[in-house]
Amino acid sequence: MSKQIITEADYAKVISHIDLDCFYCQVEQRRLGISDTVPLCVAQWGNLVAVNYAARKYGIMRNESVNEAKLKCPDLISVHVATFAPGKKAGYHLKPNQATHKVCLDVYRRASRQIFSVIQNFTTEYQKGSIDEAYINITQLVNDEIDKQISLGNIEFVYDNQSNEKLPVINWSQGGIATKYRVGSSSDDRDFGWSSLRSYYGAIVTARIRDAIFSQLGFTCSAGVSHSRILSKLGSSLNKPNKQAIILQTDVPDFIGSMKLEKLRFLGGKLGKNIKELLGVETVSDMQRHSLEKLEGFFPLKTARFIYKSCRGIDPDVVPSSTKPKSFSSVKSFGNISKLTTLQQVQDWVAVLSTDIWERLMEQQDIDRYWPKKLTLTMVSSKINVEARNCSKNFPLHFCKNVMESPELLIKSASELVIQLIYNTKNKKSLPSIFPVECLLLHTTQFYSYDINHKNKQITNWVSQSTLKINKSELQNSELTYDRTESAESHIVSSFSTKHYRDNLYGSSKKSPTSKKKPLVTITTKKNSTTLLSPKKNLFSYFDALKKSETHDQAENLSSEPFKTQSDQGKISIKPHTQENPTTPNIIKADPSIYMNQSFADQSIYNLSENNSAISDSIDFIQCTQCPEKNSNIPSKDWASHVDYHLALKLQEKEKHAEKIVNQFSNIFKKQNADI
DNA sequence: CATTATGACGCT
DNA sequence: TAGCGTCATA
Repeated sequence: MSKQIITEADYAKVISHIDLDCFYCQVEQRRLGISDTVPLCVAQWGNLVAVNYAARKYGIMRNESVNEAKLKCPDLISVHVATFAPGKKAGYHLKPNQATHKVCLDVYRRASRQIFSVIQNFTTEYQKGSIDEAYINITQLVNDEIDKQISLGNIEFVYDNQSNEKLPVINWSQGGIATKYRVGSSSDDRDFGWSSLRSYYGAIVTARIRDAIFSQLGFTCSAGVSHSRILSKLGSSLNKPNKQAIILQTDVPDFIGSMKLEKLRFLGGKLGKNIKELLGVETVSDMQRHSLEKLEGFFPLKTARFIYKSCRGIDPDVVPSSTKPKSFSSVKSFGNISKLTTLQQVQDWVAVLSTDIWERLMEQQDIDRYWPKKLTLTMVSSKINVEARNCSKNFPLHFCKNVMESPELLIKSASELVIQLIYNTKNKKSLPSIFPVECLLLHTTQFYSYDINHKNKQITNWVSQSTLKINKSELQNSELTYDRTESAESHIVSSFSTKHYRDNLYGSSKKSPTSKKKPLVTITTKKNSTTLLSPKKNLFSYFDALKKSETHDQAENLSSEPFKTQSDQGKISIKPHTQENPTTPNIIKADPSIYMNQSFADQSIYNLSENNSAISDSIDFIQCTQCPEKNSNIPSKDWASHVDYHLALKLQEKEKHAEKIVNQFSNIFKKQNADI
């Protein structure tokens, strides 16, 4: 049993784990032109989310508060992440206020894309570990390299009496810095065997990839090379920053044996804790003493195998190669000071989140044409209030012309979701108050491709005939424009200084796409020339509009603002640029309220009445004035300020009706339970 | 250990 | 499938 679960093939792979060094910091350093040697950190509200290595020397760590950090190092440069601000362009604002601003991580996402794009030039077999991490299956690259070196006669062989085979000889010192860091002291400089040879060239290939990332984008990273994701991941953190590590098959037992169990990937959480408690183990080698059969007595089969293999440094699965994001989400949590107390505030913020996601979705269309089918809203509400309430609702997000034209439809969908969440709770007969709202999360998932060349009724309805006739190669070229057209150097520059179209997210996103009335007819092709297409609206027009407008519009914003941020931190004194009054905590002066007041709320986007009566009912609730909950702490004047009383009365009736139904259901449930 | 903003995936 | 939970990283 135990023998067949692990095979030679498990060791035949070569996997790199590449991890950027304090990623957010690096991005900010490059953006601001600050040297790596200057202590710098990236802050989000009061806390540090990234600390560079110069700052770590002062003992500054992630999660520390900015103030604490500055005590340790007065010269520390603290950069706050970019934010969306009411009525302003998204960017590096002076004094971002958690009550009114929203974090914007675009800059890092774009840098991340560039990094993955560099990796993709080596192989498509990589997996995104996170925004700054990649698992790369370099087996093929390594084998190719080995073949090449053999054919060049660069690899020496010796005859091994034990196995009756010719084995390759590895001279580790010949590989230079790339092959320098091996874990374990046992390894000699002279080594034999295919597994070691693969590791050797694995290290060389990995170093090439890292070099490419650095030379093309200026980012340093660390890496681990081994035959599994588990081991490579462990290796990449061994020699940070800007170095790599090799874990040879022969060194694996020693290497992970002494490790605490929770160091292993996926065992750092509850599972790891459970294992430790159930089996009374601490280290990985403790775990290795337990047979698979024993583990299966404690855990589900799959989990048991997973644990068994993990403790031996083996991946249960192959590295999937997927590059496209599978979901987009936008979150806003309101800390302790700015929890939301009115429906209007919730709707305003939901509009912000929607617009954020919409913009990112649109940006993504430039790279991959795919669109989510589902929109999920999650509200987190106070724990002191009734039972902790974290509930979510889904919504079908139809791909259609309108939803691409402006964020309005998305906003509207999301705001309907708010209403559903608040009023259509299914399993509670009396509706607990959702207020105050601590956190809002909007999530899009279930992407499907809408490749123009593929038949899809909705798409073909929308895209004009002439657009459909675009020749295929042109389309494919245009797909690549985002990451491939420009030389790497100009690329990073454009990314940081000009690619910033998300102006006035709060204020004018509504007009930016639609008010540009002139029909845009160009798509950018690979060679940076433009090709004329049908004058009708097509998929790409929107982006061309953006690309054109951003160049002169944005340059001043992203390139100059950051330095103000810097000065804000007390480094250089520059006059405090006229700041929007940090708006009062609870009132969002955000313009998305435009959306809310436009009363597009009373039109139904989708024809839902046929197949989803619950939703269509809820649409009526949108302008509800009165919170039906008894324990609601919503000031009634807040409600009264923007409601229609007539509708409210009607809605109250519906509310009661709905409650009845819920009660009926719960009675049925009770009966059923009684029967059982 | 926390916080906040993300993302992937698994279970039922 | 909807909805929730787990694990991860900056």
